[in-house]
Amino acid sequence: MNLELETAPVADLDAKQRLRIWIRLLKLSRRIESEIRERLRVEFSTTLPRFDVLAALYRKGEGMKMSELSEALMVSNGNVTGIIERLVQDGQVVRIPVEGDRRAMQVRLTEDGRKSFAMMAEVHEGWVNSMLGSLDDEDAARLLALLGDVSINGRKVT
Amino acid sequence: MNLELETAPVADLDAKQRLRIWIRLLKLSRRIESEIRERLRVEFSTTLPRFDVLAALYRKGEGMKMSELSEALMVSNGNVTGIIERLVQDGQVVRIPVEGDRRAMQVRLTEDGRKSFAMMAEVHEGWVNSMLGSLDDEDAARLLALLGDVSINGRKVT
DNA sequence: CTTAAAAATTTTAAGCTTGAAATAAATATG
DNA sequence: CATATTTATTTCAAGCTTAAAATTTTTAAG
Repeated sequence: MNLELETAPVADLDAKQRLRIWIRLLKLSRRIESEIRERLRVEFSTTLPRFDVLAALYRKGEGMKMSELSEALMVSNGNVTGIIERLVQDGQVVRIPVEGDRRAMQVRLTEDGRKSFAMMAEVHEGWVNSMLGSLDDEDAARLLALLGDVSINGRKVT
Repeated sequence: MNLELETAPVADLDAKQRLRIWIRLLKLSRRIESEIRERLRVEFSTTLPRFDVLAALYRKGEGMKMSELSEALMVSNGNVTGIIERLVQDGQVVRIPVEGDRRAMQVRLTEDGRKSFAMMAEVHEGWVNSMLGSLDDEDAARLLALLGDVSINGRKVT
C-alpha cells in the first residue's frame, strides 16, 4: 500500500516524460518528412511512397513480388497495387508474371527507373544530411544508438 | 585541393550516418504511429487526425479558429475543413460564428467531446508509456534532450 | 480426383492529405 | 466612395492509406 502510494506518482511522471518523447519524435519526423515530400514534389515531380518503393526495388535487382513489397514497406497490399500502377504508367517499373505461380507478379525497375532513382537518392541524402546538420558527430552517434535501442512489442526498431 | 580530397570522404560518411538516423527515426515513429492509429480505431472508433484536433482544442476552452487549428497542427486548411466536418457530425465539436468577422469560424469542443477526449487521452498516455517502456529513465532523458536539440532550417523542434 | 483451405493480388469504400482555385468578407489605397 | 489587396475558409482533383470483401490460383486432405 505504502509502496503503491509512493511509486504511483513517480510512474506517472515517467509516463509523462515518455509521452513528451513521443510528441517530440513525431514532430521531428513529420517536419523532416514533409520537407522531403515537398522537395520530391518540386524537384522531381514524385512522391515519398513512390520513392520508397523504388528504394526497396533498387537493392533487389531481380525484383520483388507485390507481397514482398508490402511486407518490406509495412503497408497494405492494396496500397502497393495503386503505387505500382502509377510507377508502371511512368515507365519506372515493370510487372513480370512469376513463372510457376499465375497469381503472383514480380515487380522490377526499368533502366529508367534505376537511373532516376540513383540520381534522386544522392540528392535525397544531401537533403537529410543538411537537415540533420545541427547534430555534431558525437550527438549523431548517440542518437542513432538510442533510437536503435528502442523496442516496440519486444521487437527492435532496426 | 588536397583538403577537398581528404575531407570529402569523411563528410560522406557523416552523411550516411545522418541518413541512417533519419531512416531509424522514421521507422520508429511509423511503428508507434500505426500502433496508435490501430488502437484508436479498435478501441475508440476514431482516427489520429481527429484525436489531434481534439487535443488541440482541449487546451483552449474558448475554442480555435479554423486557421489557428491548421497552423497549430501544421496541416492544410482544406484538411481541417474535412476533419471538423466529421467531428461536427459526431457531435464532438461545434462551429460558432465569430462575431465581428463573418468569414471566420470558432471551433469548440462540446461537453461530449471534452469528456470523450479526456478519457482517451489518459488511455493513450498509457499506450505510449508502455510502447517506450524499453527505455530506462536515464535513456529517456537523454533521448528527449537529443531530440530537442535538433533544429531544421534553423528552427528547434520543440 | 474433389473439395476445402490457404495464398497472392485486386477492388472497394471511406477517410486523410495536399496544392491550387474559388468564394466571400475585411481592409487598405487612391 | 471605389477598387485592389489581403485574409478566412471551402471546394476540387489527385494521390495515399487502410480494412474488408472479392477473385484467382495453389496447395492440402480425404
